[in-house]
Amino acid sequence: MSGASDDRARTGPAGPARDEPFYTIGQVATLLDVPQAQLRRLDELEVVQPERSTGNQRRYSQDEIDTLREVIELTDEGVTLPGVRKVLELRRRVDELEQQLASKAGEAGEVSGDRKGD
DNA sequence: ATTCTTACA
DNA sequence: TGTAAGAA
Repeated sequence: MSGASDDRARTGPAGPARDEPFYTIGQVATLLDVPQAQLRRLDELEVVQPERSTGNQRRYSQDEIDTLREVIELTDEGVTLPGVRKVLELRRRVDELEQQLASKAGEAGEVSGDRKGD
């Protein structure tokens, strides 16, 4: 029941460690050292779309910050936004396939009725 | 005060 | 890409 995910973003270092702390666009911009306009543009270009909350304000999760770092690095190296979009898409694809492989791995050799000492 | 959208240079 | 006006 502690749904503090739409009111305030984490402010200081001595804050309660929630599951997913959210940050305002200003904090992200300062943290990553990029203009807020660029973050808004990334949102418009479907590269990284943060959640919206009270007043239609963007709320970036730690996960988005992580993605943002990668995106900024790629764009900084000359990758176009559409290109970055593709990279992120592939990244998600890889993540999904890895999960599937993990499921299969756990499925093989570990049945409910583990009968090894037959 | 901070952020949001739209528009312009 | 960076900045401005006007609203929330």
